[in-house]
Amino acid sequence: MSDQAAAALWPDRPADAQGERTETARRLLLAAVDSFARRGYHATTTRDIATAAGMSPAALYIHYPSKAALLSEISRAGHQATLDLVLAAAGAPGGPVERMRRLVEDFTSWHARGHTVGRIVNHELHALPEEEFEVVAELRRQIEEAVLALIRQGVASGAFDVQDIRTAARAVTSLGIDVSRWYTERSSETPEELGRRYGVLVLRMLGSTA
Amino acid sequence: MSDQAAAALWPDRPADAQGERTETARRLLLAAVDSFARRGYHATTTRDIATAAGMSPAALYIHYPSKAALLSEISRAGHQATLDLVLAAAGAPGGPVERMRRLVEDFTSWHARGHTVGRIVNHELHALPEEEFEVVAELRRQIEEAVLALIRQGVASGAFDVQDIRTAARAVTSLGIDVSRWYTERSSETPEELGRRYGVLVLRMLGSTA
DNA sequence: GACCTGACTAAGCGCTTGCTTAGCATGTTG
DNA sequence: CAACATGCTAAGCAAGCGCTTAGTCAGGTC
Repeated sequence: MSDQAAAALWPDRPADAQGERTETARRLLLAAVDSFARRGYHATTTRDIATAAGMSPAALYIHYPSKAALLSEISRAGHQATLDLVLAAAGAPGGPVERMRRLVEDFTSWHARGHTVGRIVNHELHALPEEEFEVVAELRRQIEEAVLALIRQGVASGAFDVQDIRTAARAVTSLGIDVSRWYTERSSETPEELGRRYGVLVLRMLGSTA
Repeated sequence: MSDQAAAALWPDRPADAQGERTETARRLLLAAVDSFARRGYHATTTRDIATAAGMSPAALYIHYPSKAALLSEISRAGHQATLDLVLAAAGAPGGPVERMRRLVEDFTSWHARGHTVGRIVNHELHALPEEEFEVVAELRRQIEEAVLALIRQGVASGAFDVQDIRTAARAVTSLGIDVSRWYTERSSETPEELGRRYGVLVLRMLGSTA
């Protein structure tokens, strides 16, 4: 379960360099992910997190300056991983249709596999300290802009046919984001299978002629 | 602002019979909607709610037995209003295409106009007392089932063309629900206009030939 | 006038919260 | 060996929490 959270936060980093932190700090962070996702940030106590990581409450403060710092680190890494994935798909070789298909597949399966991190990333924004919120808001703007640009390219090349690009982009990201709200490990579809199906639906929605 | 919340909770009830409560109780409930939506249930204090309603903290307990009772009432009324709207659209006269278009338009515009109530309904489920959660979960099942049945009808009649009905239904409800996460009064589109655009996108997604 | 009722407030109780302090082992360095 | 750094715990502090208590006051009833 925390393996999935770790994969969502540090997609291609080896286990011994994740977030450049010690093993204990990582355990605390993954315990925080679990509890923030299950109960919400405000309903989670520092005692919950420390206990889940097998330590006393005070140990948390050796590795992180505050409860909010844990949220910030999760939110920042989660958003960065999402942006990386979006930029990789949008900038891949090939036409707009293939790139959009990959974008939706990767975006959706990321939100399914890492639904715990995804819930925090998308539903606990309001709990972030304002300074951190601004950083994260900028990452979100870049994600939206990448999707917008890809749709615009597709429309220009005749591959897509939509009347309102902005609404279409909203719908595409919205579909993927909301997966983190309802997906559970008990869902019948694998993240990859869900990604493929959503890819088909989105291409149709965009009026893809392919 | 609370007008919108009131409309989302008691869609066609006259102002003097909303929830069959006194004016003061209604003011407290709408203050709770505002704060729960803005800060989240756990971050909201009973003092916040009472102060926003222009009263002392103790006054809340004359009208409601607990903070959780406020959440329960909001969640229950919000889910019931959504189910009513879905059933009305799905059971209207006409073919599957027209009914689905109306369902998406109404479902989407409800989540836009009443995005405060919508946020609570969809993102504070975990804070509900277990007994109340079960009631609400049943309402959610009925909403999902109505959408599922309508898509099934459309596929049977040849109006729709989807490979996986369950995933399609998920996508339809998911698109509408997520509107409550990102929509604000400052959005450029009116709830109705957004509903119309989402209606077009969804019909395409379902492979509608009309 | 005496009494009751219903909506409200001032004050505060018991508890939990995020976080701090003081101290204790262990391993490393001179 | 002494001296120190590191990673942890036991205990607890100030603040804030949901909720209760005791009492005020206006309006109605006899």
